[in-house]
Amino acid sequence: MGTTETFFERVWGVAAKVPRGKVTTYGAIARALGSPGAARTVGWAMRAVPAGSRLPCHRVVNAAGDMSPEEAFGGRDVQRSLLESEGVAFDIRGHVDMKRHLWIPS
DNA sequence: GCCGTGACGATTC
DNA sequence: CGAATCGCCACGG
Repeated sequence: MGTTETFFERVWGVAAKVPRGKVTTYGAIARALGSPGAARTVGWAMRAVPAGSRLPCHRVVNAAGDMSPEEAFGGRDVQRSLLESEGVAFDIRGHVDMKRHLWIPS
């Protein structure tokens, strides 16, 4: 009965909980789901998110605080602008300041 | 039930 | 810092 959800759907469930002004990583989500090595699969789940979804996928970055490829959102600059407007700071290299904004799902 | 795939992660040069 | 390499795991065919 309700256990039909795939790993993807669980990923989306966690991604939806990321608070405004914070970011999380693919690995952190994978760990929260009990599969620390499934970071790549998490990335796959994000890729499967339909454009225009309410899911704040722009708050999910990789461990380096880097952004998604141009294909997503409409470009990294767009993702960066979205995060900046939420109060997320970036370092000189254009990566998210993980020290201040990394959020780990409980 | 094997095979290819990939918005990752950590390490190494 | 940038590029390359290996490992890891869920999904679709």
